[in-house]
Amino acid sequence: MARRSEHTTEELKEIAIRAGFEMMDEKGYQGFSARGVAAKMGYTVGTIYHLFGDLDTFILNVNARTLDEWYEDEVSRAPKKAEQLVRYYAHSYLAYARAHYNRWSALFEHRMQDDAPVPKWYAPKMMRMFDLIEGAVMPHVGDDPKAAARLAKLMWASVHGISTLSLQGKLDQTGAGAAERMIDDLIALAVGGKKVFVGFDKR
Amino acid sequence: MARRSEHTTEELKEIAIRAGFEMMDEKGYQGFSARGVAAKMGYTVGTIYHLFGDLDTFILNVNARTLDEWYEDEVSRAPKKAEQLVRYYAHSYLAYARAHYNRWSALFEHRMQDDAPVPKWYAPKMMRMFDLIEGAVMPHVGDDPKAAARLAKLMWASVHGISTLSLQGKLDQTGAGAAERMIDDLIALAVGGKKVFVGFDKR
DNA sequence: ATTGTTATTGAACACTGTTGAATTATATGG
DNA sequence: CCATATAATTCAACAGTGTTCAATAACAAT
Repeated sequence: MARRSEHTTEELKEIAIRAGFEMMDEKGYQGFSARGVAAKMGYTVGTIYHLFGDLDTFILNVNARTLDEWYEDEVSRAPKKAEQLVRYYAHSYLAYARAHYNRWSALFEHRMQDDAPVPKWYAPKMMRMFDLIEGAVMPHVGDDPKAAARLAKLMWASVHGISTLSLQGKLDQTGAGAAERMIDDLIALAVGGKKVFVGFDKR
Repeated sequence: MARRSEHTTEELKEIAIRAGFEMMDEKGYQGFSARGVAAKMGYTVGTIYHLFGDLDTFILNVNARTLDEWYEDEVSRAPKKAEQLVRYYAHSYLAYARAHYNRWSALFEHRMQDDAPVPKWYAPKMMRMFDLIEGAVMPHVGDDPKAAARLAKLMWASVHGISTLSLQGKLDQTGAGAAERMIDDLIALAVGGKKVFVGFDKR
């Protein structure tokens, strides 16, 4: 068969990404397959390859959708008060990872085949998250931009590690809210300004 | 064909794990396959299923080998001086991940199918790493065991996050040693006892 | 020797990703 | 208005994957 011309190429890409996004949400990265997505949108595998060239590119587009949705979420719900921003972003990261585990973890489970480099349009979608945290951290480092960039990445990476290991059950933590408490500890250390763990209070 | 009886079952398991370990090192988690390992050891796929029941169990055994090797490595090379222990373990984590990226990342890329729980013999091999750090951290928290456990996990998770994102190139960091500097910053915050990022020195 | 046990294989099944040739609907040009 | 070119879509095929299981053959026990 051939051209249905029910949709333009751009519309089809959108449909494919949408279907892929939903499938990622439902089945997770492991259950994600080109044939599955194609079936979901009422087409065949070949169409996806025709639209995106290769599977890596398609998955990157699906993950980019997640990053866009996530970024939008962070920005729109950020509080106005500057003092609470750091705490908000840190906990918001964990909250999003928890609430949308499948599509969040897909961001980090995906690997380019043959260790091919990530295309240039994708990387910024990950990196711009730093800008948010940089801004939030700024008042805590005496408005030093270099210090802010450095601390922002440190906090981002640390929160990421806490979230990853915690949600994978690799932290041997008991009770709900353990990961949240770890993040609070981190914030206290990085930005709290007082010694937290020497003679610390048993909360 | 049938029983060659060149090796006992235990010997065969050892051979399989060894072959799997090497294959993981060479090809990475993505390039790891049951047939590949079987071929490498001069047998067929069925033998691996006969030995381990299912592929998850086999991979866990291979990863357990990594954890054993890693743990041994950490313990044997740890310095005597207590003051340097925290710094040693933190940097040692990153160093191992860098030097043996394939088998290290396999520890975290592997997911149980159907989200089946990890068998009870496996989890401790991951958890005992905490004990090392707990001990190293202890003098820094006034010998409070609860505080030590809490800080140890925080540092472990944070260093894990730094290593993961850094080695995956998701941190937008320029220049060699950037990840190492992040770890130094973390140590300074957690255990250094002074404010690091307010008026911090541009090293 | 005969029987039983079990290690090992091989073939089959249902899936992957990936490629390319065959179709056919539409756009273009005469 | 018909002929031709373009390109969207499908289908079939290939080489892999994990997984299961009957058939085989080597050994142990009686």
